[in-house]
Amino acid sequence: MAAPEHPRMSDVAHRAGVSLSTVSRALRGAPGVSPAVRARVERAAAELSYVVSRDASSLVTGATGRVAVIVPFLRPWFFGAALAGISPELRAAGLDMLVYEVGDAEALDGYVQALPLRRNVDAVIAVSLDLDDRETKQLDDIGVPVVYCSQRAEGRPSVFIDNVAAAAAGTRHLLNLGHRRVAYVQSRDETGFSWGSLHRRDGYLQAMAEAGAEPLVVTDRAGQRGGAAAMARLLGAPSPPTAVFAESDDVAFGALAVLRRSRVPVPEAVSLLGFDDNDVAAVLDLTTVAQPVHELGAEAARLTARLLRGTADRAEHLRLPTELVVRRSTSVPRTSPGMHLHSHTDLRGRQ
Amino acid sequence: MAAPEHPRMSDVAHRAGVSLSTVSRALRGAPGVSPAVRARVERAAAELSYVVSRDASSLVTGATGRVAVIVPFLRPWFFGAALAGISPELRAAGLDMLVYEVGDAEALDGYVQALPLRRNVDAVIAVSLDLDDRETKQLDDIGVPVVYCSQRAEGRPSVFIDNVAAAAAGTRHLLNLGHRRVAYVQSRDETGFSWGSLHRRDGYLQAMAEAGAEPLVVTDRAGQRGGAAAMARLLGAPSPPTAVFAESDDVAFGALAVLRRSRVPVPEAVSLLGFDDNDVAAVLDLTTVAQPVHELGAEAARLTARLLRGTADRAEHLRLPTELVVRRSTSVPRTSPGMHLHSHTDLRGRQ
DNA sequence: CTGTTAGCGCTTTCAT
DNA sequence: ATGAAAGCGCTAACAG
Repeated sequence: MAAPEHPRMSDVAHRAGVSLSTVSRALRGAPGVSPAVRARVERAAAELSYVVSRDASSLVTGATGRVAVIVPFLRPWFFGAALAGISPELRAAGLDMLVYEVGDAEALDGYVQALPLRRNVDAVIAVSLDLDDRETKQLDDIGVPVVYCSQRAEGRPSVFIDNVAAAAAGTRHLLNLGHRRVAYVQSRDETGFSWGSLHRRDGYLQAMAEAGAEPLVVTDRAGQRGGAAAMARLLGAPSPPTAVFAESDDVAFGALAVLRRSRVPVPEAVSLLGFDDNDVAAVLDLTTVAQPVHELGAEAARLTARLLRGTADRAEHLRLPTELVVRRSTSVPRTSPGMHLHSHTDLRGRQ
Repeated sequence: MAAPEHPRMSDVAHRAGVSLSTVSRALRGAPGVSPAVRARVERAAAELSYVVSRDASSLVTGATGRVAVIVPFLRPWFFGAALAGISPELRAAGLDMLVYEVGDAEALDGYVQALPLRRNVDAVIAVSLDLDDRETKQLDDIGVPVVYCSQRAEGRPSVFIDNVAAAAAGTRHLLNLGHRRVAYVQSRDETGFSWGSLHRRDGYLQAMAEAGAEPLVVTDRAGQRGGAAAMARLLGAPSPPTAVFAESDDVAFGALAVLRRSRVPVPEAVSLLGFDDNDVAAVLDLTTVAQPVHELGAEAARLTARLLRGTADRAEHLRLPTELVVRRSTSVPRTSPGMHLHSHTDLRGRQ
C-alpha cells in the first residue's frame, strides 16, 4: 500500500531514451521534434500512464489552464443549464472549470475582496451575478479577464439577452390576443430588484404604452411564493386582469397554483405568461418567453477561450435571441373578441 | 496596459522586512512566528493585495487543494442539488471544486482512460456515475481517493440511500391505502438499467410479494417520454392498475401528462407515486419518495475532506434516510375501501 | 523565533 | 533536431 509514486517527466525521458526537454516538446506538440522520436516519447508516456502536472507547467508558463465560473447559487435550474453550456466549450479549449457558489450580493462582496482567484485562474466567467458598477470594478482587480454571462457589463466582454425587447414581445403577444388588462408581476428580494427584473418590466411598460393600455405592475417576493401572493392580490383587484405576465416561470407557477386553487380556468379566464422556459414550463404547458440559457453559457465560454488566445475584443458584446414559446396557458380573452383576431376562437378547446 | 505584475512572496517579505520563509509561515498560519511579525506580514500582504500562487505551493507540498467532481450531466435537477451540497463543504475545507461533465457511460470510459485528473486533484467525488466493477477499478488508478456520491461502491468511501427499502416503503404506502393492482414503471436507456432503477424495482417487488399482490412491471425509455409511453400501455392493459409507482418523478410527470390528457382523474381513478422529490414534484402536487440529494452531496464532500485529513476510513459508508412526501396524487382507490382504512375518504376533496 | 538553502516538476533559452 | 542548464514561486528542512 506504499504510495505508488506517479511517474515524472524524467521517467518518460529515461524510458524513451531522450532528454527532458524533448519529452516536454513532444508531449505538448511543440515543433522541433522528429516524428520518430515523438512517437517513441508518446509510447513511453502511455506505457507509464504518465500525466503532466499542471501545477509544474503553470509555474513556468504563468497560465493555469483553469477558469473560474462564479455563480450566486447552484441549485436553480438556470445555473445547471448555464454550466452545461459552459463545460464542454471550456473543455474543448483545454481548460478546466472551477465552480464557485458565492451566494447573495453580500457574500459576493466578501468573496471578491479576498481575490482568491488572483493568480489561480486564467479567466473568470461571472454568471448572472447582477453586479453594480462598483462590484464590476472590483472584479476587474482580479487581474484576469472576466466574462459576464447573462449580464451586460459596459466595456467588458459579456453575453446576454435583450430583456426589454423580450418582455415587450411577450406583452404584445398578450395584447394581440385581445387582452387589455394585462398585469405584470415583478419580484424583489431583500437586496432589491435584479437588473433582469427591471428591464423586463420596462419592456412590458413600453409595449403597454405603445398599445395605449393601462399598465398594472404588482411587486412581491421572488419565486413561487411571491407569484402566489401577487396573484392573490390581483384576484382581489377592482377589475382583475385577463392576462398576467410573470417576470419568470417560477413566479408564474406560484400564480398558477393560486389560479387553480381558486378554480379560475387558465387560459379561459386568465391567460398566464412566463419568462425563461425552464423545464417545468413544458410540463405545465406554460406559454413563456424562452431565453437560451445553455447557449448563453456556451457563448460565454467560447468568448473566454478566444480572449485567452488573444483573438477576441476586450469588450465584445454578444446579444442572444429570445423566443416566444406558445403553449396552452395563453389565449384570447373570454369575453371580448381579440383586437386583431376576428373570431373568439378558444385556442385550447373545451376544458 | 502593461501587465500589472502581481506581487510575489518576496515582495511581501521585502515590505515586511522579514525573510521569505517567515512570510510563508505567517501567511499559512504555521506555528513559530511571533504575533508581532505575523501581524506585520499580514499587513504587508494586504497592502499589496498579495495572494499566494497555489501552483507554486502545490508543487512543493504535493497537495493541489482541488477536488474534482465528476458528473454525467450538469443539466438535470439532481446535479445542481448535489453540487449545491458539495460546494460549501469543500470550501469550508479550503478546497476548490473542479467540475467535469463526462456524459454517458461510454464517454466516461474514455475520460477515465486518459486519467487527466491524475496528479492534478487531491480527490474526486463521483456523483451518480452508475459504474460497474471494472469502471470502479479504473477510477482507482487515478491515484487519489475517490468518493462515491449517490452510488454504493464496495470497499470504497460512498454516500447513498437505500433504494430497495425506499421503494418498498413507497409501495407499501400504496398497498396500505388499499391498492392491489400497483404497477411499477422502470426505465432503461441504450446503456441498460441504472443501479437505482434496479434496486427500486427490487424494493417494489419485495413489498408486493410481502403483501401477496401480483406485481406488474412496465419498462420504457427514461424521462417523461418513457413515463408517457409506459402509462399509455398501462391504460390499455387487461385490468389497468389503480396505482402507479414511477421510478422517478420525471417518469411520473410523463405518466401524469397522459393521465390528464385522457381525463383520468388523479388520484381518484389512479394514484401516482414518484421518486426523488424534485422541484417540480411540489408544483404538481406529486406524492413521492424524497431522497436528500443536497445532503448526499454535502456528506460526500465532508467525507472527502476527512479522507484528505486522514481522519476517515478508506471504505466508510454513509446511508442517508429517504422520506415519503405525501401530496395529492395518491389516495385510497376509488372503488374499494382501503385495506387498512375504514372509510372510503377522498383525501383530495371534490375536483 | 527567524533566516538560509535546497529543491518540487516542469518549460525555456541557449548551445550543440 | 536534441540536450544542458537556469529558473518559475513557493515550502521544508536545517541552522542559528
